[in-house]
Amino acid sequence: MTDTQTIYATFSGHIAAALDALEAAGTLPGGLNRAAITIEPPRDPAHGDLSTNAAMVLAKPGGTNPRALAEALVGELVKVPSVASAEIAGPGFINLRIAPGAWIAELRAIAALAADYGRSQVGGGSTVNVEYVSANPTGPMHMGHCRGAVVGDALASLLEWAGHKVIREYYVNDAGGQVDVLARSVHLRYREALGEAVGAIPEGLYPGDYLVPVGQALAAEFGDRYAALPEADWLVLFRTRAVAAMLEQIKADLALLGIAHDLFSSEAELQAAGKPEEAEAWLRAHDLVYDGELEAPKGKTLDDWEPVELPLFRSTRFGDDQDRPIKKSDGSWTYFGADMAYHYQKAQNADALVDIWGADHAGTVKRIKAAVAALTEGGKPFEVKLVQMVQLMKGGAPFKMSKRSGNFVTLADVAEMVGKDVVRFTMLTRKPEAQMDFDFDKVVEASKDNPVFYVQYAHARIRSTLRKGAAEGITPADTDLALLGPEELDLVKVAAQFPRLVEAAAAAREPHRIAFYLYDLAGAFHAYWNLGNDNPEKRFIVAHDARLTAARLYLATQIGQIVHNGLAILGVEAVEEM
RNA sequence: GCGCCCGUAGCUCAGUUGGAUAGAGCACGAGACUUCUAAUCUUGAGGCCGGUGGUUCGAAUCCACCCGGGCGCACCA
Repeated sequence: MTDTQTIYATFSGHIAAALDALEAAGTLPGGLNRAAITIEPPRDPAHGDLSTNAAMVLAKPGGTNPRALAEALVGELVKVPSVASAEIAGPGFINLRIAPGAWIAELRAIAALAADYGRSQVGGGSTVNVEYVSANPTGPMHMGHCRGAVVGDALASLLEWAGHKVIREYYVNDAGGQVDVLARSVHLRYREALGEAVGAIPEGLYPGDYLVPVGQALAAEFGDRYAALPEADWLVLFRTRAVAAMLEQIKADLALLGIAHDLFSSEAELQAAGKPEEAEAWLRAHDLVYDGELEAPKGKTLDDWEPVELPLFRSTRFGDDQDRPIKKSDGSWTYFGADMAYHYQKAQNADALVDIWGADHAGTVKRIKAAVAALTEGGKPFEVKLVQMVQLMKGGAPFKMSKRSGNFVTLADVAEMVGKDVVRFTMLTRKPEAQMDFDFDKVVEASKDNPVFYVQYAHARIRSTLRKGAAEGITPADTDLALLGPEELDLVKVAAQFPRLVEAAAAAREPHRIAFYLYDLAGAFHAYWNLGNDNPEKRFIVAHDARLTAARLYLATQIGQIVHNGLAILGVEAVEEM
């Protein structure tokens, strides 16, 4: 797509050229920092198509005043053929109006690039590892996992659109105490499957019914061989089988939302391969790990607190509140100790790392960022995006989820009840760092108020119109695009923002911007559509004018293409009819 | 006590990384369906952008301190 430049990129070039001309003429000193210059559509369309703050940004360092510089700049910009007018406004904004031909050209660019319109090269092909979900493999996915899963998946797609290679990774915590609990829980279900009356599930074990089939499968495979043996004889086997079964379940759950990871990394394998030891050795050699005493936890009183000497990582050197243990007193790795090595491993296979975490892990962000900074010697960009909690509501009252009780709302239930597209879009029409309520009854009952239908409806209307046009023998054509008027070009102007929006959203790692943009685009489309309700001459299909109809259908095709592309980033289906 | 996130219309939320007169949806008022799909559109009303100072041409946005809500503060995961 090298020769098909979007209109914003083109004009950014025009302004740079105009500034170069002023420097050459001596109006402006050379070498000024142009990084703060923006070129964007003004909020108020009455101000024109494009607006730049160049004069205001450069006036002070250039030793002049904004108005004077703006006038000089305007003198250069009016020389550009596609500039219809250039005006100075307010404190020194330059507002540009773009000739219709340039917008028509943009419309053709959409058609030419089609499903690739909006893709960008800003990522430069660099590899970004996005780690998301990473829920403990001890049960099915529940609603608490949903938001991070959707946001991570959409972010991964967005980064691909922005020109990155993306690794979608899931970290499997199959090495801690919780998977031993899982193994014991499954052993109980195994004995149950063999006919033993196990009664109520004891406190401290996972009570969920989802473990029943796992126990049954083990009973079918091994008979009563492990029923009466001590734990040491079956723990590893049962743990392995149980984790594998849970992972299978998790993958199936995620598939319901259209989510598939490229890579599942096992914590147990990482430890078996000695990766934490390697990291520790390197850190000790650099005086970043030492043996010391952990401070007592603050803000709560622990009766059984006893200071012990542990290997500590110097995270305080990187802004953390205290140094963090990488091993427990029994010699095994802490979660952090293994996680550190895991991130180091990821950093070796990617140019940048992004983790999507639930907000309940916010307290550990500093230490892991510190560890990555230390182990990569600051060489790898690494950010942790925190996704705030979803308060699940039912009939206006909070609905508590607890994995231990087994009484939780599963992701599969929700996906089945409200549908993948609604779940995904709903999770993405909110910035992730804000808390959100997900009211079951509301989303199910009032689903037609959901923005996702509004956007999908726009696409369905377009497809329907194209079908009707085809039935009447008229297909979209670009032969008479000059027939498109101001209202049609307004639609193109909204559509033309898509590429810069993809770049901005990717740079900010904020896929929700795409969702809000699509809502705006759909709104502009629906508004245009309704012109045709009042005036048949404004419809896409105008019975007596085949040339105009062909041009408008061409426009409709491209608008539909962008809705399709945007929804593709979000993993939501662009439906043909509703 | 400390750390992180949030606070914008009655409600749910955007706000293009510091731009011009702060925007949508829902709800409320008034209108448009023998339709290219009304799951839509047009229009009215609704604001101390939590508060106070600061930074500058310019602040909802950045900084400091308060107020309020959420999450977290174990060798857990």
